[in-house]
Amino acid sequence: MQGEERHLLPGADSDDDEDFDLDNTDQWDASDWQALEELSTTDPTQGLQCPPPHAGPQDASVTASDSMKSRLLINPNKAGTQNADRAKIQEIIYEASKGSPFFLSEQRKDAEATVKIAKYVAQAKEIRAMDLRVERSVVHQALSALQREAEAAEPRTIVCVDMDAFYASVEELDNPELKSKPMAVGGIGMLCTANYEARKYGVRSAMPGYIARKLCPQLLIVPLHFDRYGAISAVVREVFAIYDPNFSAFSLDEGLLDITKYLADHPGLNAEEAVSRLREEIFKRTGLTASAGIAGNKMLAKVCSDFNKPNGQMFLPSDPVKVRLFIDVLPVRKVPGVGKVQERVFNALGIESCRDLRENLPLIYKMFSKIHFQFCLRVSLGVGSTELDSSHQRKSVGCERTFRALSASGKAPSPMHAKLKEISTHLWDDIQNQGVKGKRVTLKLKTTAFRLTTRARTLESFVRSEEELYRVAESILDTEIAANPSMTLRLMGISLSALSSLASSSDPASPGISRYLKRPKTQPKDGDASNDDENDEAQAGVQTLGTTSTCPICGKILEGDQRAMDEHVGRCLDDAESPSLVEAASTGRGKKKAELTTANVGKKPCGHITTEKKVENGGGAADLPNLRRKVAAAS
Amino acid sequence: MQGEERHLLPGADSDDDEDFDLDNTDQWDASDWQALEELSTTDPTQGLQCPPPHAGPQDASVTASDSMKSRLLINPNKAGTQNADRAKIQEIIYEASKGSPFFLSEQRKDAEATVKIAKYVAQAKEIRAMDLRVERSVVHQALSALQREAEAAEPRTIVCVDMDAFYASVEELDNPELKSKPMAVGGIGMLCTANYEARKYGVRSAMPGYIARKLCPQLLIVPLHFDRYGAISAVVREVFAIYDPNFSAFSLDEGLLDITKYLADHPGLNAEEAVSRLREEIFKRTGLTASAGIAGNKMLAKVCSDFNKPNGQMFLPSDPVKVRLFIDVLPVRKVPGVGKVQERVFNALGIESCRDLRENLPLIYKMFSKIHFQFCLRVSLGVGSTELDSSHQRKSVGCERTFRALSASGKAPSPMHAKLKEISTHLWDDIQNQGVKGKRVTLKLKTTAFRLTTRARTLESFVRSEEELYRVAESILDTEIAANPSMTLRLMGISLSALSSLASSSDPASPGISRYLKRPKTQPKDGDASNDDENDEAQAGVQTLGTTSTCPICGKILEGDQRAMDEHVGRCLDDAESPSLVEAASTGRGKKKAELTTANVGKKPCGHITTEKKVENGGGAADLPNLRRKVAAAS
DNA sequence: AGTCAGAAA
DNA sequence: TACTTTTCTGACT
DNA sequence: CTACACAAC
DNA sequence: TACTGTTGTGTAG
Ligand SMILES: Nc1ncnc2c1ncn2[C@H]1C[C@H](O)[C@@H](COP(=O)(O)OP(=O)(O)OP(=O)(O)O)O1
Ligand SMILES: Nc1ncnc2c1ncn2[C@H]1C[C@H](O)[C@@H](COP(=O)(O)OP(=O)(O)OP(=O)(O)O)O1
Ligand SMILES: [Mg+2]
Ligand SMILES: [Mg+2]
Ligand SMILES: [Mg+2]
Ligand SMILES: [Mg+2]
Repeated sequence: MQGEERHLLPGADSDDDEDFDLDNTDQWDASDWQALEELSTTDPTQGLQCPPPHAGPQDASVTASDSMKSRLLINPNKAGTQNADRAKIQEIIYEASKGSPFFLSEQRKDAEATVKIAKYVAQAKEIRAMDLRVERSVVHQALSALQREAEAAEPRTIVCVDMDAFYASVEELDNPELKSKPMAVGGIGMLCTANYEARKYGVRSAMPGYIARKLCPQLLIVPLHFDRYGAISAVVREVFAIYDPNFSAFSLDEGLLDITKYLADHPGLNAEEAVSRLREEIFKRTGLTASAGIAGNKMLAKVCSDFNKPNGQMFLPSDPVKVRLFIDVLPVRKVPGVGKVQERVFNALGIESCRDLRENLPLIYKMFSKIHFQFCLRVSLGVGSTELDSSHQRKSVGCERTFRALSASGKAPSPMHAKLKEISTHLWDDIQNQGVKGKRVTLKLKTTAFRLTTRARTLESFVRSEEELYRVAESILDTEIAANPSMTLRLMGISLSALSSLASSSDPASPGISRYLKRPKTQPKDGDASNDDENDEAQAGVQTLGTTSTCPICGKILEGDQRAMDEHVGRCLDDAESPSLVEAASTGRGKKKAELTTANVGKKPCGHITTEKKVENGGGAADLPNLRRKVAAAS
Repeated sequence: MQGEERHLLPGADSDDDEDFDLDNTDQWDASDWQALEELSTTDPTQGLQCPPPHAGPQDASVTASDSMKSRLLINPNKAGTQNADRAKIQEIIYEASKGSPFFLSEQRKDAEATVKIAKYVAQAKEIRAMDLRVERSVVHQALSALQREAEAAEPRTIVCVDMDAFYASVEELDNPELKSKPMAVGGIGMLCTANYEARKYGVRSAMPGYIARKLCPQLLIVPLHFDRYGAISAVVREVFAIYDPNFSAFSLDEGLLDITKYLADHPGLNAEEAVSRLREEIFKRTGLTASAGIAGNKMLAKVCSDFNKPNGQMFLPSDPVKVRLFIDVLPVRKVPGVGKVQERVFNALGIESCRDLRENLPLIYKMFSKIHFQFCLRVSLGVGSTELDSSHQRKSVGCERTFRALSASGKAPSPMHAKLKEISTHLWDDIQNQGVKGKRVTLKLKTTAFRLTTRARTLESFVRSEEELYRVAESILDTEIAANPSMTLRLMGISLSALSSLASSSDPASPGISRYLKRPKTQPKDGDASNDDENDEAQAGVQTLGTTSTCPICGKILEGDQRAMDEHVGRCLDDAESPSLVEAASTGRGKKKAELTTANVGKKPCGHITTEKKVENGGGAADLPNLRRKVAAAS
């Protein structure tokens, strides 16, 4: 078995220059994505690519094992390998995984997705056969309105800076011998990232170390050093702050900056030069390289930051024509928020590029949710938010651990309970350090078959102690054990949410009849509209918009009687916007469910887009386990 | 105390003719609602009225005791008394109720409503100060589209027939001595209805008997005889079936018929004559009088059926002008679905009539939910559904009992548990008779302070036995007792839902991790799109609409390229409809919450409209306790 | 899904 | 002595 | 609210 | 031997 392992040789032995050099700088100019990425590649160690564009709708012709292979190759849009190698890599991973509980679990998910996607396809076929002129018209108007809106907004220069192979580069810094060798950071069970040398072999983030070793037997696996990453990240952020004191830290190795003001303050400097210097400054201070994307909004900047990785940057001017050319050939999977599942759904519908997206907007309008449609609308025009909100409230703190299979033996003093207690203790530590309070305790379980469950309990008051935290979690666990005594687990996790700042004004509901019996509040009070208790938000509910006398659509000043105004606004409305879709006007309270669910593939949908996550500017980041504990990947 | 009771004398001793006579027949023709109802009254025993139209927004000037009085007068839109008497009646009721736990409870609700309504008013003020031209335009277009749609639909003649003082009339039938005396049906604790003689004194449905006696000391209170009402209802329905074999039974004493076909089949007959004969036939067969409304849709027919009650009928021709005149002066409270709370909300917003409703549609659009807006849209145009679906699936079966205060004493063998067991036994009987199966058990509790709670538990399988039913209910009860040991109850109820026919194809979710571990289904299956399991509904999700080549808005036949069509449809769209509001196009999956909740008066809204309830055609009805048990009102 | 208010006969 | 019973919808969480 | 799938680093 | 940990969003019940 082991002796038979095939592994890939890197295509060419390229030299890694240790010195910082402003290579890989590019500006957008041309036609096809694939071709473009290859063109813009000036360093042979690179080779960004994406799945080859297909001719038409996929997934009908995709076999089960095909989709499994691409499912197992978790990060298909990441950098590192030539297309020719992909098949070989996939094959190796597939063979190495085949038969494992993980594989079986993936296979099951895949099968479910396949069924649901088939339904989507069938429904899309029917919808496409329908008369979609109304939908096309609505879409047309929504597009115009959005475009107008986007053009009206003052242009900003947004930069996304992302460190190259961050953890790996930090490890190389601390142990330069690693530099020239294929190396990954993490454990034999799971890698967090790999240096570019290793990526040539197909080694990727979120790949188990032992699989990576099949692809690259020489691979060095270095354990994690969170404190180092945090320390270096802090240095990098100092540099960010020079260019935009209000920058938004997206993760330890990534920042979003609005350098509009910086550029205005430094007249002789253009965006590309500024960002080059920024990256150079990072290199000077840390010895690490970063890549960057420069564009008119966050989404485009983010996509661009990947374009000339590593140690490169890309500038996409805000010129609508260039944006359009860029977006048109951009594979949907590159768009942040479109993951592997949603990519499959889109592909099955014949949607590969963002142009396809735009051309299929009427279909999307009918098949998916409003939010989904609006997402696609914006993406297909290359429109995105430029807001970098520094403030952000954390919504949850959690801790979870994977361990060797445990079954529910006996009652309280079992290994499982001991493990839960460990987790609880650790989490409580984090809670203390974060200084948060929360009312909802969620227990997460993963069976040895990789089935995930969560069970939550919302308390009437904030969790006060580690003991209470554990007691609640244990109680939930015991309930689950009672419901399934034969259950064997590979992971448990506890998370605390309904946090103080969020749950403060209006308490999260808690069960029990008691609260209905003893109600201190609400004595007669007559017609007094004073906001005595709770819900200050209600006050802010009505935005006191300035009562302008201009048409809210075309901006012209309006005069005359209502009749005339109605005429004008109506006409404007026609070619400007479909109000409920572009949110000019808005419904009051929420609508529960669509009355006519056109697309329905079962109780749960298959795939959806995920809009931008609000991120914390300061403290903890997604990729930094709380308290920098040596949690390490499963070793 | 008792000696001091004031009571009202009837305004005039009118003769109740025992013979059937087609008096009280009227056709709509004129201006103001109040005036009209008085005009159309030909029988002195009548006096339908509604609250006098106010000049402007109410509720700001309404005192707490004012709103309490009207709250206590539960059925203010029902027939029986002159306006002059109202104040006296209210006063008596108020005095009789004052200080009771019930009164206190109503007072609390009233206070809460007052606060919330004040917020609505404040928000309405802000919204009205805003620039609403866009909203007005949207509303305008929605109105046109709806009107067009309504005019395009083939006209139908819908009749609503409702028996006069039904239970009371049946009792009079069985005991003619009662006829000339003020009499009510029910118990001293609660009356179900009263004859018209009693109504002169202010006695109403849903009024406690002992309060009714304060209004009318001579009042005779007759116990309920459900089997009689059911038997007579069956006879009445036979008559309905003659005129429309597909009629929809709304309750024991009420039916909705579509006599379009009947009229076509009987050329010499007009609608009014036909309905007269129908009512005469009912009288011949039962000896009871009925009233009827004839109009172009269910909503209007229902309103009309009340217009010339008792023993009268009213015809509202489908002529849009006449409909408009009728609707314009119709108080919103008359509209089925607008209850006393929503009336208060509307009134506070300055909305009294349906015309006010129409004129405030932009406000309603911004303040309330989409469904609420659409409801108002339709009502304000007098548009309504004409569908009489014979089929209907029951969604729940329940049983509840009020009793003398019980507190949670000790454990299992307590009086409370005994009472619950009784209820469970009774309910199980009903379940058996109805032949239904259900998975969700809901326990309902009412404290002696009239606070309502429900606690539900959804099981993994259908409830199999009375024992199981009780076990579940008891378990829920015990949980609640544990949470509040000092709780004292005045009512308990059990209800079973998630019924077989509804829950069959896709099982209601049930807790426990077990079901995630053992999943028999979903083996690979490759790309096979066959609908092996569940969700046949998904198949029906896409309606295969005929691919017509006509403009879906103006109906014109469209030719030429997409460009031209887009132009045309866009223009049509402008003055035809706001698509997402009139549902021409529709979003796929539901939208969770409005992104901008303009109107928000707290966690819970205050009041909302309630759209037409789907009713059962055959078996049990809302006003007939299951199995015709002598449940009787609290005696 | 569960809870509560509102609605109707 | 002392304010129902049954069913269903809408909105929130 | 609860549960789960999806997404990102 | 044997596929992570943390956070947040979208959808449905
Ligand atoms: N799936 C994951 N699980 C845990 N940690 C991760 C995961 N993916 C990434 N990380 C950590 C390690 C990475 O070095 C760091 C930054 O991620 P990311 O920027 O996406 O990749 P990278 O910096 O390693 O390579 P590059 O940016 O050059 O593609 O976050
Ligand atoms: N609140 C109630 N609780 C219990 N039963 C009721 C209630 N209201 C009405 N019923 C029963 C008794 C009624 O006779 C029967 C039909 O109701 P409904 O048609 O509204 O009134 P009614 O037939 O008694 O008088 P009328 O129709 O002449 O106004 O339903
Ligand atoms: Mg990076
Ligand atoms: Mg990153
Ligand atoms: Mg009646
Ligand atoms: Mg009735």
